[in-house]
Amino acid sequence: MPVCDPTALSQSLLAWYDRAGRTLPWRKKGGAAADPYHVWLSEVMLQQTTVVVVAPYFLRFLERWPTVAALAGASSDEVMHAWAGLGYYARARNLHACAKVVAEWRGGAFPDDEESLRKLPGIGDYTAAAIAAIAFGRRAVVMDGNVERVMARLFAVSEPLPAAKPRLKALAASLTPDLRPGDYAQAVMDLGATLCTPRNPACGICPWMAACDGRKQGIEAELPAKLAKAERPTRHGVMFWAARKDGAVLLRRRPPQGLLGGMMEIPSTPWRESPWQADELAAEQPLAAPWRPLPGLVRHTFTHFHLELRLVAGKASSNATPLGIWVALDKLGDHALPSVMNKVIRHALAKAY
DNA sequence: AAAACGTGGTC
DNA sequence: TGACCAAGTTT
Repeated sequence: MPVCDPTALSQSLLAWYDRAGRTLPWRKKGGAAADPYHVWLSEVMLQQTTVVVVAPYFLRFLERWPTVAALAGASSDEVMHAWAGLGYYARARNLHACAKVVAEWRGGAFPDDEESLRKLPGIGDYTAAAIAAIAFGRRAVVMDGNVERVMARLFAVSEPLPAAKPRLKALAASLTPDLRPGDYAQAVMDLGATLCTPRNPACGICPWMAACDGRKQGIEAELPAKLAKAERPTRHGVMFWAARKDGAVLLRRRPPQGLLGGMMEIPSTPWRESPWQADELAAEQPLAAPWRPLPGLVRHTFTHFHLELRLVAGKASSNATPLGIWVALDKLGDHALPSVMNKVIRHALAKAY
C-alpha cells in the first residue's frame, strides 16, 4: 500500500490517535456520544486559545451552566465575568447570543449541518466544521492553524499564508475520510498540536513521516511560510484611580462593541499614540478631583498595539455622582475585569496606599 | 479584504 | 526583552 494513498494516510493517523489518546475535558469517553453543547462551548473557547488555558474555563462554565438553555438564561454580565481573562471578548458576547438563539428558537438543539451552524453568531468556517464532524459525525473539512501547518508540510506547500489557504483546504479535503470524521478532525489537530509543532517538529515519531514531502525536502521547519506582520504601534493612556472615603473605587463599563467591549474598566482617557499631558486630564476625568500621579507605569500588549498606562489617584467627595459604580476593594473580584485592568489594579494597590 | 480583536507561555 | 504563537470570527 503506497504511503501517499489518502485512505492509508487517514487510517495511520487514526491508529496513532487511538494509541496516543490525549484526554481532554471536552472529549467524549468510552464511545459516548459527544454532546453538541460541550463541543460548541469548547470549540469557541479554543479559538486562538490554548488547551491549557481553556480547560479550567470549560469545566467552570459547564458546572455553572450545564445546558445551553441555562447559559441562555444567564445575564450578559455573568457571562462576561465568567469569561474574564480568556480574551477576545466578542467570543463571549457571541456565545451568549448563540445560546439564546439555540435555546429560544431551536428548543436547545444545535443544527447538525455546517451551513446552518455557520449562520449562528460566533461560529465561522472552522467551528461549523468542527461541530458538524465531532458532535454529529458528519464529514467536514476542519481547517485551523494546526491543519494548515500539517498540510503545508505534508505536501511541501511553500506559498505563504494567507494566500495558500484555498490550496491547503483542498489538500486537507483530499485526505478527509468518510469514516470517523470527528475523530479524524481531532487527530489532525492533535498531530499539529503535539508532533507537527511550529518549532522542533517531532518528525521521528510522526505517523506521516514516510509520506511527508516537506520532510523529504528538508524544509519542514520553514513551513508554513507567512507574510510579515504589520508593526505594533504604542498607545498611551492615563487611568483614574478614584477612591471614596470608605475605600471604594470607581469602575465603569466599556461600550458594548470594540476592544474589551462590555467588560468593566478603571476609568481612563482614550488610548492614543501621543502621550498625555497633565493639563489635558481635567477634560477626561470621570469626576472633578485633584489628581496625584502614581509612580511607574503599566505595560500591556494587545494583538495589534502596545499600551503604556500611567495612573493618577484622587479622592472623591461623597456627593460625587459619576457614571460608573463604586466597588469595595475586596469586591473587585466580583466584576468582569479583563487582564489588563487587573494589572492596573495591582499597580494601584501597590503605589497608592 | 485587511484590520480589529486578548492573553499568557515559549524560545 | 521581544517576537511568535494558539482548535478564528467579524466587519
